[in-house]
Amino acid sequence: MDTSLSKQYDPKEIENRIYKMWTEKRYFHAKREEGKKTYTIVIPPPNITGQLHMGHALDNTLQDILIRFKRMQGFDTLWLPGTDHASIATEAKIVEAMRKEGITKEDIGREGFLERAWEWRKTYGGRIIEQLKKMGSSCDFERERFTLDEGCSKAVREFFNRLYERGLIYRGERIINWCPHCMTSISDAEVEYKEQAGHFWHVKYPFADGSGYIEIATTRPETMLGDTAVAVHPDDERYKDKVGKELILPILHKKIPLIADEFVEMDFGTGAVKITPAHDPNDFEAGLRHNLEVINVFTDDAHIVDDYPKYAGMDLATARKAIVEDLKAEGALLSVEDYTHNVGTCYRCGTNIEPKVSKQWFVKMKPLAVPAIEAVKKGETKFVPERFEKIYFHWLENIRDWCISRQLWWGHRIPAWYCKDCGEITVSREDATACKHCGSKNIEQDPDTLDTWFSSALWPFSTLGWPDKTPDFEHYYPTNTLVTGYDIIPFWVMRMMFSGIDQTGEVPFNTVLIHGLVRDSQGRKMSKSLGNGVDPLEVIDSYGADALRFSLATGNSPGNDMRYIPERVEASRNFANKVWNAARFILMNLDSDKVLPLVEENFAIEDKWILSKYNTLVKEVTENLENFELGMAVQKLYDFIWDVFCDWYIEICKARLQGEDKTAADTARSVLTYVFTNTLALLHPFMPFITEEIWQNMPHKGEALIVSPFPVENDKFNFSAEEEQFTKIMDVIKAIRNRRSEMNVPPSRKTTIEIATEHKDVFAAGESYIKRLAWGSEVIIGDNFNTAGAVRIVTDSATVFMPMSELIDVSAEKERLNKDLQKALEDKEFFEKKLNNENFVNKAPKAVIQKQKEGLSSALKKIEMINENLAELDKL
RNA sequence: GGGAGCAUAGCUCAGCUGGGAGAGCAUCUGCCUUACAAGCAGAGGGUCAUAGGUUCGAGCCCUAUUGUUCCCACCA
Repeated sequence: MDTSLSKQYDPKEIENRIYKMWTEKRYFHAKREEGKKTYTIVIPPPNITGQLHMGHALDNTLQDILIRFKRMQGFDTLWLPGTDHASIATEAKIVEAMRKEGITKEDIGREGFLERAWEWRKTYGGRIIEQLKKMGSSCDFERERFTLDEGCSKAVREFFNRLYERGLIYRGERIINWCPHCMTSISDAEVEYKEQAGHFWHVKYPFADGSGYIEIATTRPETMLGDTAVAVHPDDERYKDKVGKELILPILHKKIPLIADEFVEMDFGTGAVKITPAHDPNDFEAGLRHNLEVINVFTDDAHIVDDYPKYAGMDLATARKAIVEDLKAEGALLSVEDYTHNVGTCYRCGTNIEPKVSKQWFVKMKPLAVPAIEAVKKGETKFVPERFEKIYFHWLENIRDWCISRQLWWGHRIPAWYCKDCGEITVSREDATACKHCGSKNIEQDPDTLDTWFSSALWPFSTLGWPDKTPDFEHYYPTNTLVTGYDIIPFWVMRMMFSGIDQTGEVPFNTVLIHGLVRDSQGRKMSKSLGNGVDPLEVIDSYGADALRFSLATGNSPGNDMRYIPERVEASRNFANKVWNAARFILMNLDSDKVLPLVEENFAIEDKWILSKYNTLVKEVTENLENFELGMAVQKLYDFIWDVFCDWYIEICKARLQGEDKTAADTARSVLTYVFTNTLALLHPFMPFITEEIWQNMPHKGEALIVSPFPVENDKFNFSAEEEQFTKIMDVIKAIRNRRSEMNVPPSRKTTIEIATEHKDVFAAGESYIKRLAWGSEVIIGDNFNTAGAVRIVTDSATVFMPMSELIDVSAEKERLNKDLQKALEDKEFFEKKLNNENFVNKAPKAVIQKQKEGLSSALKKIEMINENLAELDKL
């Protein structure tokens, strides 16, 4: 056999070669096989703003595990990859890059800017795809998509037009969130509220008739230029008789009314609030209710407008200072207190958001939200873990209309044309050449683009060819599992749900698998500003993609954040090496590359034991994977391969492999190979590279592991009796090792092992490896041993004597045995207490009772045997 | 103000429907036993945050408390 595998696993060359092989054989390609069940995942398209980070690595590892599992199970699998144009984020990056060159957007114009943007997309989009490949992702790259490509653009236009035709998209003047830095509107979901230290300015608003004043408190004195009223609660006794009177707005000295509105909190501040409809969402609503004038005070880049010559052109901070000074001078400022409050900031650039009244496009959300809520309530789409449904419901139940227009260039341009003659709007699927209403050719397209999430919302079906009824769409839609982080449920998951249900009549996916954030080793969010980000490619470079994937899948449960700990990747790398060396061992003991048949009548007890253990593993790993318990599956694989297969089974097989008996050696070879190659198959979704490489070197049937069947449970391997018997042998070996270690006997010092037992057949079967694993010079099974000067070890099934007269100390032996006796007596008491409890015996399940009974009889047996031995020692 | 998560070994975390508490790393003791020192064999280390409750039985279920993290919200 080829035993040329190197002593240590070296991922680099192997990963490249294996990935190339998979690609060339087109194993990732979804072939639309009729009659097969489909399993589809669409990738959450990474933004083309930069490169993949650890969060992407986790996201994609989970998806690849699922897709490989299903592919091996025989599903017609499609994992559709792609990238997102990320309009606002990408545009900001490009603008920033241009700023360094001393160029502005306006310098090069829309066309020139878009050229640059497409250039950017080519570079970074391509880089992301390369990174996905390095991770081992088995995406169907022949179906790669981009949110701004032709097909997605067509879908966007269709969606826009359909909603517009139904009156669900409208253009209107409303209060929106404005980012003065990005110079665009953003949606409610894109506002991040952050605590900021500020002040509360208490200001005097005198009544016009000279009858005193009302004290109001504000955190934003600069907005008072746009005040058009002061409001109090209608039930507020303090102001009841004053409502309707006029007040003098300080500084501007104009008259504004005192109105009553229920939104005012009586208990907060002075119970009176100034109303600035143009710059506060509440005030805007109140303004609508009371027919108040909307007075805009700020420019788009957050400076005071020219209408107020004294402050015109000032930025808001400067204006605030100036106005506070003027209030002071006027005697209108009553007091100032420190105040910490929540301020909305832009989720992209962190700039404070200015609520602003502006003409924008909106999606009417209520009619779309209702069916999306229903679908999850009915269980058509399930969240894993379930608790994230609450976030989903919360957003949809409290949703407001979605502002979808952005004052940006990079994105889907709004398919609306304004007629300069009749003033009407033409919305169209094709580029309009004439006004639909008057036929005039004097039309102009809306300069704005759509929210980037407007196209992401269609991703699960636009990528499959929708709105056309393409074969892919018919075949692979609806998709099965969406894997994503909890942070984008409101941005994305929710929007895919309502648009999918509305447009296709079906939920876009059945399961949403939610994972958490990958944090740094101290639990902090990885971020550029902290410089604590870890580059997945660097990790792959030093430890291998399998090690990274394994680490990300281990000890991670759905929905919970995890920390990136370098030592854990190292442990995973060590595990990969362990697997590698197990393979080397097996290969160097094979004498042919043919797959050896399993011959049951030749099985030794240890073969039945390992097959039985393996069979349980298959069952549990499969169940775990099906329930999205990937962390548990991976833990079981680790334990089985390392502790069960390598530390026990391989060691045990050595005797047979090196022995004279050809049949016994071949049986060992056949079982070693069978269990190992099938375990590789179980491990493959998690560690695809190393498992494929080893599998190719092992005797195998089929082309490649990636397309081999996932192992299934086999009833023939249920050897529970042998499992139990073998445990007796293991117990004896462990007990001997333990005792030798306690007495500091080095492995080089071998002793005779004499085993007195009722289970002579069982121990006789294990003679050869008991000798090997417990450092024996010979193993004798019998009844009558010369026990003088022997170390005694008692298990529940045997007493072991090891003649070591020079080491023996009768009183020390007694002490040890007494310690064991003590423990056994405690056990006995523990089990007896339970079994004597009538309630327990009546109410506990039979299996549990049985377990206690077995425990008790084992303890009793041990006590009996220890007592015998103590009695003998007394005779000496 | 509303909601959610977390609190388990020195550290980082598992623990799936309640049945004698686990892993990795770290620590200690022996070992180069020809697959692997990225290894082997052993050992120590936990009032499962606190207080009640339900149950024959609670790390797990219920209630309250403390600490911590996050999400949401129009108290200006």
